[in-house]
Amino acid sequence: MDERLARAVDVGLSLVTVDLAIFTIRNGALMVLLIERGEEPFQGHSALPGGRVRRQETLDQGARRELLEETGVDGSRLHLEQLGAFGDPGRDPRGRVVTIAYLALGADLPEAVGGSDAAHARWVPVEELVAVSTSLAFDHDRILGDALERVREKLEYTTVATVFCPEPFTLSELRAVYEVIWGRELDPSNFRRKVTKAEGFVDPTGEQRAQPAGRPAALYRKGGSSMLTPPLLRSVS
Amino acid sequence: MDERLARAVDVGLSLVTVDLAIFTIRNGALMVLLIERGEEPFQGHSALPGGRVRRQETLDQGARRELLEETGVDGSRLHLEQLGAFGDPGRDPRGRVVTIAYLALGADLPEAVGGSDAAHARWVPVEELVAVSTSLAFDHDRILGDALERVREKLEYTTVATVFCPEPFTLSELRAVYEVIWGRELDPSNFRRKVTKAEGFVDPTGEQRAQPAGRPAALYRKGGSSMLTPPLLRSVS
DNA sequence: ATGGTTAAAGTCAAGATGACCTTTAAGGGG
DNA sequence: CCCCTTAAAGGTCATCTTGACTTTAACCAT
Repeated sequence: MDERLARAVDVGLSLVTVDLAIFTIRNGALMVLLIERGEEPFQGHSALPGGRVRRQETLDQGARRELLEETGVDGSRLHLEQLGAFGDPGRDPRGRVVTIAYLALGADLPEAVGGSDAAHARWVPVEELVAVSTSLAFDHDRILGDALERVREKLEYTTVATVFCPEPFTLSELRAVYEVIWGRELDPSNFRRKVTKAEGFVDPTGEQRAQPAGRPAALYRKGGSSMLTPPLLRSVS
Repeated sequence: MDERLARAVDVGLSLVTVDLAIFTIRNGALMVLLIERGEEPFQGHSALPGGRVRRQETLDQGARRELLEETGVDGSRLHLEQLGAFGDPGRDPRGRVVTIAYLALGADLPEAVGGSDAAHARWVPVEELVAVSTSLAFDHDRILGDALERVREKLEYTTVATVFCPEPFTLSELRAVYEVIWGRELDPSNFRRKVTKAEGFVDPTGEQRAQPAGRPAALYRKGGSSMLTPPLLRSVS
């Protein structure tokens, strides 16, 4: 394979892959799905899941297929978007490999990730990775960093936070999504005002849910809008 | 070449190119650089400039090289960012070609675009293209549409509008950038207040410039910040 | 000087935001 | 049963931002 790849590269061809930064929230922490590589290069290192793009599938389809293979999630109740292309010549020691990175966000993604490649897949707290300035395989540190920044800013301008919450959800649960991903606390009262007044962010179900302690919380579902105007900025104070 | 490409695709390889949506403002209109294709496929059609990524260059370097070849601009005083990857299987009739689209923004880009491939390059008003729901080669309509939307939203959250203005510039010139790209008029007074109060958007030079008519305008340069907080939203009213 | 033109600065009401407080509705312990 | 704790839900208020609009400033041509 390496030889064929090398020959192909001479005429300007590249291997094209997709890699996925799949985020979910478990146990109050932002988790990313990592696999352990079973073969060279970077054998034994952690990496983002991914694989080759097949001949007659779109890049998005390739990403969805890999997502299904790695997590068993069909991707209907899940946000998937392209993050960007990464193709530095040295990023893969085997030769020229350009990867299209995707960002996937979902609620309650399964723990036991089956599938062939994913035998050693596991959820890892993102905080744990950035703390040790981790070294994932290839340039996956950089992809993960870009993905994290993308998620953080998407919470500002879009209503995508709702995909992290299994429906129906309470406003406290939604607020916890922001707090975990931004790493700072938000004022519960102001958050409620902002979310309920923003057109199409959440729809009330009319139901309530008893809490472990305190007043029962009203339940909501994801609303119809994807954009959040005006935005909910993390910058201040 | 087609035969070799077809064989390569069988083993999962693709041709990787970069395509550029290069915008500038000329004569009060937003212009994009298009070339006329000299060979099949899509011979005679207009297309975004671009070309193959070379063996040992990064994607960004490839984009900068193509930019230089097509426009003669060295890219120092110019904004360049990746837009995304486009790789639908049918997008190029020759076979699997994945392109990494880039967005380039600059002031005063030259009219006479020299270079080999660019013999038939020309600036085309974007308005003219969207009016006729243009048909560019490949999927370049979609790339151009995505690029245009990206520029419009970048004006909201970043200070990138300044790259369209040759320095030093007046606030009216900067406002004209917003007005041309968003296709709506802005209140001059409110725009001034917003821009001058935003930290690091523009730096006053202390100089003035006489106008064709009316009071002389103060001159500014691009400031140190790239982000604009709070944003300048186009949505309202 | 006078009026036209554009830049620059000011006014004001409406809306959004951050900080903080009060009320409501549950469960649990005495 | 009453009171305490807890968290949701709702309210207050000063500050900031925004949009619409008005006023003043500086230059030119006549």
